[in-house]
Amino acid sequence: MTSATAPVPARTRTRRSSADLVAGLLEAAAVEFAAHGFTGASTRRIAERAGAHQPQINYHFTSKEQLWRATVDHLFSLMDATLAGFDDGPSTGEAFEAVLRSFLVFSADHPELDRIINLEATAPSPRLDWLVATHLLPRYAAVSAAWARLRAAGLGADLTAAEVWELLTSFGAMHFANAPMLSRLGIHGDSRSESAVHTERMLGILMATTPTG
Amino acid sequence: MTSATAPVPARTRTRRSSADLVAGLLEAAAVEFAAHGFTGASTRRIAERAGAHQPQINYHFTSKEQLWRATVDHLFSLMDATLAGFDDGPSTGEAFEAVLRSFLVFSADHPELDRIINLEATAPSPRLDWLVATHLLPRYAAVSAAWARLRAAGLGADLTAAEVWELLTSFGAMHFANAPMLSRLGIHGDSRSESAVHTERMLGILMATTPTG
DNA sequence: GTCTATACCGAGATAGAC
DNA sequence: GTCTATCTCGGTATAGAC
Repeated sequence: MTSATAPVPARTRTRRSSADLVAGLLEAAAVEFAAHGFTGASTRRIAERAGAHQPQINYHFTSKEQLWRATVDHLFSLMDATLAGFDDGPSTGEAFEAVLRSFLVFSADHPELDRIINLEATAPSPRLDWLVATHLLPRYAAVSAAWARLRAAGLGADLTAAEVWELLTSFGAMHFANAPMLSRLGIHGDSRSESAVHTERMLGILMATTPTG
Repeated sequence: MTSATAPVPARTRTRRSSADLVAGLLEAAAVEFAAHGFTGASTRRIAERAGAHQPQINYHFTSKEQLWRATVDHLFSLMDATLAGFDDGPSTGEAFEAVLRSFLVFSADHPELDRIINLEATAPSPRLDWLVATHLLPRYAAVSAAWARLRAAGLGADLTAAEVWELLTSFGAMHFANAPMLSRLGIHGDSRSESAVHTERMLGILMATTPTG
């Protein structure tokens, strides 16, 4: 038997720099929040996934809610890095298509962001208010403006900006976000070529070019 | 005065028949599960919304998981009542369109079902396995068969059955399921005419008829 | 057969050791 | 400044009264 004092705490965790720990927690939080939603996810599991103890989350992020916001901010900044140049406003059809492709590639590589957004989308909450005001409205405005320019140039399908936005976020991105369900339906199997087919189909609908495939 | 034995429990609840109570619990559960997901919803809140006490749920449904399944079964049976005749397999374009319209009207009237499905769609779980096997796969098979007949008759857009399914459930139904988010984006305001516009746009994409609007 | 009182567990947050 | 030990609360499930 070991000493009678206490059950040895499972503390094999190596001491890391604060920045590394925070990065690890953000990554773990993205996975857990995307899988179970804000209320469904537990900070204990997030900490465990990151190889940390639960109270370290409260120390580094103050509260579960702040951790959630930091996670969303982080994922959006990753997306912005991928979509660099979009704010300039692509006015040619090809430039617009290139941005859409980048968005869908990002959604395929990081399905967590769309999952987190969709999990919050069904019910009013302070988080939804913050998400819309901070991240979604500015981006929706940018898409609307770009779409208006494109249409003015005689390009794109006969759809409103709202319809384009909904098609992109629901049909476009959900294909990746809902992969667990779709794969059980036999609809897709994560292959890279399958993603490309889906992306081109999405572009076909938006740009009203009939795909040859 | 009642007896002096105990602090009177807040038991203003009128005694109801078992069937009424079960129906009330199912309705309350649909709202709560749709808003917060399985883990996020609490049986306390569900019971409270139905004017019952929490342990009554365990009595009538055994467990939270069983309550969830009963709720999904109930919503699907409501949908089947609306879509009566679909299994017969509509082969004409007009019959197919009529079924699609019914589906979208149901989704607008009962957004809870699509919300519950989407909240489960992002992560593997016993519930997702059950949902797909019990409810989604048979319906997907029916849609696939109907779509194949339609395409064989030279009707419908150049889309696979999987794409039709995804368009219907994501773009089509999500418009209603994600109303809290969309309304904050200024995209829609629940009006009946707005729903009709969305429905016709969905049909336009699927049936490749260019809407005049 | 049905409901109330309550047990028990896991959640997030804090206090205080280091 | 950072982490561990611990508190409190709200979660679901059960035991036993009616």
